[in-house]
Amino acid sequence: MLHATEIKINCRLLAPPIVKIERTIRHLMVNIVIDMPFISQVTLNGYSFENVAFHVLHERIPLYTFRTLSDWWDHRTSLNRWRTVDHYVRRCRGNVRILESVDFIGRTSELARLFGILFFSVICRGSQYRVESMMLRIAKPMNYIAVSPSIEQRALMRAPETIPLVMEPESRFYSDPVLVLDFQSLYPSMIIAYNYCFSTCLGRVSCLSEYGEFKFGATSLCVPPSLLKKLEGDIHVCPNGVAFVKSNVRKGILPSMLDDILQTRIMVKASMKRWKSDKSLGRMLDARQLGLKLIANVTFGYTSAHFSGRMPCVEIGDSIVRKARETLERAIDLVNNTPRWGARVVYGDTDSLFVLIKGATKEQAFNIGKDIVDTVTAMNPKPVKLKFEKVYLPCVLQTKKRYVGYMYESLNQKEPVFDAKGIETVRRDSCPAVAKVLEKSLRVLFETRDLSLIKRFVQRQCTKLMEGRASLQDFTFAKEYRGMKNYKPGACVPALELTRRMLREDRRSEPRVGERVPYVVVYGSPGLPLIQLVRRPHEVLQDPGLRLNASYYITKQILPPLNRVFSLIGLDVFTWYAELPRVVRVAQMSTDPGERKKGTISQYFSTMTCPVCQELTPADLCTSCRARPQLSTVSLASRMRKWERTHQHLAEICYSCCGSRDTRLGCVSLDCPVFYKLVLCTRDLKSSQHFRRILESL
DNA sequence: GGTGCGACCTAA
DNA sequence: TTAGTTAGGTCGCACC
Repeated sequence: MLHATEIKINCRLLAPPIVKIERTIRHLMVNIVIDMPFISQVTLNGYSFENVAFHVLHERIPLYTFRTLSDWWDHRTSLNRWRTVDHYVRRCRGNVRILESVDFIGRTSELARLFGILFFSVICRGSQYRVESMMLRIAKPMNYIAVSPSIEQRALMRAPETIPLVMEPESRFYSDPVLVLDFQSLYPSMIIAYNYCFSTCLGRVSCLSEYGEFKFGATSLCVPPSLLKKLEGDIHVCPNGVAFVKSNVRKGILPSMLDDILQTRIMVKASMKRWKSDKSLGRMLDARQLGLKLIANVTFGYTSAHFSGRMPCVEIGDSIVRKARETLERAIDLVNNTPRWGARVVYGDTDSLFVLIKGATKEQAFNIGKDIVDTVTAMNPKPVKLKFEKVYLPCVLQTKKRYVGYMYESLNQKEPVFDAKGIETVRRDSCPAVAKVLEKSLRVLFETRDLSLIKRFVQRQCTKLMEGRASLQDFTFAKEYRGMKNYKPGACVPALELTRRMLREDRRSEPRVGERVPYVVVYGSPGLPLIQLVRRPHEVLQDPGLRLNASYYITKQILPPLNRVFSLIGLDVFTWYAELPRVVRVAQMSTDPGERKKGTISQYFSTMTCPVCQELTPADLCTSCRARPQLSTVSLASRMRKWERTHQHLAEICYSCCGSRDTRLGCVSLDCPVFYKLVLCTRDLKSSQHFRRILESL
């Protein structure tokens, strides 16, 4: 008997979500949790093995319940034992293939080499460790000693004063081109250009006397005025009043490190071009340049990590932000005040500018953009560079950090690309249906400007949902579970509530911290708080009495994000919903299991609607349809045939994936759309029996 | 019905 | 026995 082993690897780069790599063979429980930054480049809605396998390997892998696996294993004949083994072997292989396909080993080794740290440290330690490794390598030969501030010194540190500039956008629909320009690695550029470093910081200038002499206020960093006098002319004072010596006096550690990093990155990118025929070398070089970019960007974070940091320095962090802010503001002023461009900055965030060029064509916009970029780059010290990012035509600026548009990256690009930031199409706290409806509506808006088309589309989707024809998968939320202890006492959130419920059934079923817990919202007695209406997807699939809460999804999920866009062009999408005829709720029941009669499918049909014409009727068939037996027979029979065909088709798909035609002991992967369709179709097939009885009675 | 707070996720 | 940062929007709930 083998002992249970647990290998837990937790590698965090930019706080990416967790990829859960599932359990392997029964007795040998190998449990690996890896945050893979290479996978999370694509943020997924869930990180189950099946979902990751689908997105990385582009193939569906079935999931069986432990019940099913045990039944196969323990079966007296042991005829199906191979299935259990096969299932686990497939998963083990899948895990390895996922690691291979994202080149996990190769990339991690490359990062290890680059930062000069151990392979395992790349995975299990954070970015501070990397910055330190690189920084100390440069500092050591120069005879520097790094001293982490004491607790007392930390307490004395003031909070940062400057915040990055985030302009309030002019929220509206823009049919003229909007340029998006941004400063390339702005914070690292600031460090290099102005020589910001621990080793060059002199301290804070409390005031500048009228004789042009610097006076220093009380600060942890301070130099005697006599020395300052000597250095006059060799000092740079950041607008926040912190002084640094210029690089001709002493070049800082951080600036030389970042300078090296950025230069090396340019070289690596150049050799990538040269060696693009060699694929494995290309992958290595790509990993290398990404690593360089990564380390450049977290260096700023290192200086201003005053909660968890080992060597924070507010003076440096604050100066970087302040100078960056000034740089951006200067660029904004220049753009607004240069008449030949006819341009206006309508939004900006930290290092980016959104420039409206009224009445310009796409070509003109590109040309003006190039001109702006060159001018701004020229007026700043090296290596500050404003880069032409893209042109939006058209676009919508909703609020700070939320916008969408059709994007052109180059002049010869014919087809625009849908590009959204911050809105629900890219957020994982709403369900896929919301994202889909919003994206489609925006696309129609951008392509046709025909509002009636959008209205019709939205209404159709609402109707579909109200009639219960929508796919459950599209209405599934998935939120991160943070662990029992990590919620505040009064917290009442779906992920926590569901976990509590699951734990009542099975004490071992607590999700892993960081795992995404899926749920849907169902109908219930009016007045119940939302949390009472939350169900796990498979509960809804198993219990025909539970129905998706169409009015919740429409009025609280789908319409508000749409309205935030369309109210900007003077539309009220809520009226679109109000105009719709209310669909009669066929099987609306209480959510309290005690109160609810277990309704069968046949009851559902016989008491509510005529299966042929959908009219309300107390009988099997309404009187008019009973009066036309041939028509009714054709209608019912053709529907039964359709269900059977669909079922067969779906079963065939499952067979190709699971290797078994028995859909009863089948896969239960909530990440597979075929599974949902199959459940619905099986339900339809059950009502076939009822149809048959009707047919016999005709 | 406004307001404050916690949870969650994203932009940069 | 280790941890990059802040700004910002939205939702649901409790409270007044």
